[in-house]
Amino acid sequence: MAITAIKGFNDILPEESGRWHYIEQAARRIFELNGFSEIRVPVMEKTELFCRSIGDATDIVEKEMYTFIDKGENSVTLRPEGTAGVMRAFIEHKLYAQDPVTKLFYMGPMFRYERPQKGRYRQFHQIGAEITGVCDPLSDAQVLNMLVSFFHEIGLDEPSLQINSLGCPECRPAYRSALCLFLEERLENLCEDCKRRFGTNPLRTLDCKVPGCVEATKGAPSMLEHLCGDCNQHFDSVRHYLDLSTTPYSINSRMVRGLDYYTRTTFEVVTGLLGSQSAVAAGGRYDGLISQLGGPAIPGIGFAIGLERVALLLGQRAFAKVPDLFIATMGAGERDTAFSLLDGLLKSDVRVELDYEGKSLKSQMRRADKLKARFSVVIGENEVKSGKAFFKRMSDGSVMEVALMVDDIARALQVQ
RNA sequence: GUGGCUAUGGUGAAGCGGUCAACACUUACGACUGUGACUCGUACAUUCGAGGGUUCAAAUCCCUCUAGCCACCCCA
Repeated sequence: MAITAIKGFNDILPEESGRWHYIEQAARRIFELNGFSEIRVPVMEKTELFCRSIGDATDIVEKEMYTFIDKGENSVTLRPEGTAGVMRAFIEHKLYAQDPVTKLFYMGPMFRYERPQKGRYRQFHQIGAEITGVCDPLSDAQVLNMLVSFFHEIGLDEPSLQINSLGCPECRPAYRSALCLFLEERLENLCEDCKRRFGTNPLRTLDCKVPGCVEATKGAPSMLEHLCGDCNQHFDSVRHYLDLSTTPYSINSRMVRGLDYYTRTTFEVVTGLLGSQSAVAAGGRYDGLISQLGGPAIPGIGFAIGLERVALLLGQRAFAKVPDLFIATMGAGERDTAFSLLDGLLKSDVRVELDYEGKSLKSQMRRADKLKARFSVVIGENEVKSGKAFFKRMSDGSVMEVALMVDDIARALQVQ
């Protein structure tokens, strides 16, 4: 039996990679426009980093991490998300000392041991962005606008933005007890999962899809009504700025996040087109994270985009690059000329293809067609002798005579 | 971790106990001796996810395993 890839680890084949480049380039363009710089951090970190940031009791840390002991007896973990590593680097290199505001983005593979399904894999890719050093709601709004711009840039209008506020360590505990009080009275009406959630993560009962639970939690207290003065003002202000920039959004007071470090503003970009994987991007504010990791008390906000899910939404659009010119040769005698042209044209940024195996002219022309070359040219004894050749535009079959000189050819192809 | 479904060539698929395992696309070569697309011809699975079993006979029936997909949980 041939060796296959690990479950949930996928190959991105040449036919798909064009779509990935398209997404990545759009993100780079939009993020750099907003003043973000790329940071590249390792795919593996000390296990403790994730326990302390994401939270020991979360599902991610409890059962989804690729954790193992390396040969030096250290517990290491393949990163399940990007923010923790970026903040570790931020603290370790004291980036906050160079500039009070830091805007970073990253892209790369993340790893979570889950059962694969549509839009969910064990190795998956995220593009994320983080602003640290600002707690002004204006930065929340800029981050949200940037995220929406990204989706606009790649031509996706369907996914929509939902926002919420999770409050802060001041007001969340009070809300949590209020919610628990409410749920306790209706515990009998909740599904088995929600009864369990009541003990582990009561907020989760709010986005349960079981009809009985939806019914039972109607009228449950909302976090938004329990925000403290500062949090309330912050959230109002975020909405104010979003309204100013006419970014469409809706408020989802039942939205819950799976990572412990989130505070105040949280958000998701959701789609109805990916089955149960509705979130294509998500994030939030994490004002306590940096100090929790041993850094100074600096606030932050960021998001991550799920690349596989975005790629799925983009569908089968063709992103492949096509050759400008296909050079066909009559026989071995012309291969020197063809190769020199290939070499010269490539150095002039013209995308050229030629036949490598001395096949029949018929085969070569078929290949030119299949590769969707814009132009083709046949080089035989006559052309080598005269120094001129007929260049054929493949779309309509029209031909033009051009000297077999790199500059002349490059110019002729550009004019079209 | 739990459930459901599916496994036939590079791809999409017919076949439902008995001749060389349809067909379409792809690929290769040719009809057309210096020009693609359309057309036509030829070739391409000793083999039906793997391993056992039933039978004179298995891709077709039974068992085990493995993989994939989808859903739950959770998440990007």
